[in-house]
Amino acid sequence: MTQDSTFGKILIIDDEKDNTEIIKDILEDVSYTTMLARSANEAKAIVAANTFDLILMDVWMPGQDGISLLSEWYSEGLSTPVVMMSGHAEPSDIVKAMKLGAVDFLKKPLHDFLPILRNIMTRKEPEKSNQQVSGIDYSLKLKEARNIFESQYLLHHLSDNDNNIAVVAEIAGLERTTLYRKLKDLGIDKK
Amino acid sequence: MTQDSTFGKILIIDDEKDNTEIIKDILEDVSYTTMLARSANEAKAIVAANTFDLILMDVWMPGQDGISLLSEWYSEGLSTPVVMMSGHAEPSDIVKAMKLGAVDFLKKPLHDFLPILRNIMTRKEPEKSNQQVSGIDYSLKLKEARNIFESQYLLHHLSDNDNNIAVVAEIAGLERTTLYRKLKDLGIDKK
DNA sequence: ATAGATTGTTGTATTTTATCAACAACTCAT
DNA sequence: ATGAGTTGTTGATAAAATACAACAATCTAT
Repeated sequence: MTQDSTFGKILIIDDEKDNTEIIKDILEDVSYTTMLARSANEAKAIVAANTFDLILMDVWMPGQDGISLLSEWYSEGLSTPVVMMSGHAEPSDIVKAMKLGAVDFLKKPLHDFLPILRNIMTRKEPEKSNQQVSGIDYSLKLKEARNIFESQYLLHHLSDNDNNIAVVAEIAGLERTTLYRKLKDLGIDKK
Repeated sequence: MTQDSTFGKILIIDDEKDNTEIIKDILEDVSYTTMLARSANEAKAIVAANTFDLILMDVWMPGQDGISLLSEWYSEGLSTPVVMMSGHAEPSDIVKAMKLGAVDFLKKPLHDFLPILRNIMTRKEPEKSNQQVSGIDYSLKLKEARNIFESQYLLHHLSDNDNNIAVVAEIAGLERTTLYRKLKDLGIDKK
């Protein structure tokens, strides 16, 4: 984003050649650097070796689908904004993608997507730094307040994931069995 | 939710009579209490005079649309979960609704919506009663989110106590020198 | 200037948290 | 019924956090 004359580096993930070529051309015409991936596996390898300012990803692809990859990336702590796209998305897919952390969802074929992407990449920075935790009980000692915080963090993820310990442990970045102990220590009855 | 034999009170906001009657019948068959509103204005009046466990609202209505009302309600601090519905929603509408705080988005005509609503109303409760901390960035791993939490906790006490380490350590229940290390680890420059 | 108090850094011991590993108990598909 | 997979518990060990202790550096009142 700071090099020569490009405004950002974008990864386009989609198996439809026509669609990706059009998007690629449009973006490169206005000086964005783009890379293409045709599958989730290809995308993973590229993201492991590169840093992008934005990822534009199709929902339906051969092999692993986009929503699943989105979940995987964000649970691994990926910070790159991801925009999902699809030609025939059900509301439930869109809701799911948004809940998983997608920053937007575009309908294919894409129209007027440039300002949207530009806006995301422009504001990406301030939005992140505004994240504030509120409602902290400052009358408590750090450890007590921290326990409340952790309880809520974990309860949130439990309720979002059908109380699935293995999944929540993955999301939280904890070893599975640690989560069992933690829930017990925090007095959280998984049910 | 605590009266006679109903499981919850639901407000249905939609101008399509057929649609609302069907939903109403289904919900009441399983002992939910429902009320209907045909417009945003009617809904506002009803919500001002009643408490609901869930609001089911159409996007397109005569007068003010559902998304706009959603925005208005949540910016006013409404805590009732709102589920949006629409027969012809664009992804952009769904994204907008989710970003404004809708808890889900259903496609009309509604199919199998009962478990979805039930799930929302079921998990709403534990979350509500524990609500003390908010604004947690759930996309982060526990450790990262915790660091943000602790930073805020400590910064708050530092600014309330003239950056006095000894005092803040006492308040936080930490050993004084531990606080020096912690501030350094959290990247907090005492000044 | 000086003594005493406070602030800040660091080594080490202790405690707490988390991982790794193993296995029992349970669930589910066949 | 059975095997595979998942869930839940627990011991041992590693890693991280915190307390205890010491001392240098700085500040403040006299």
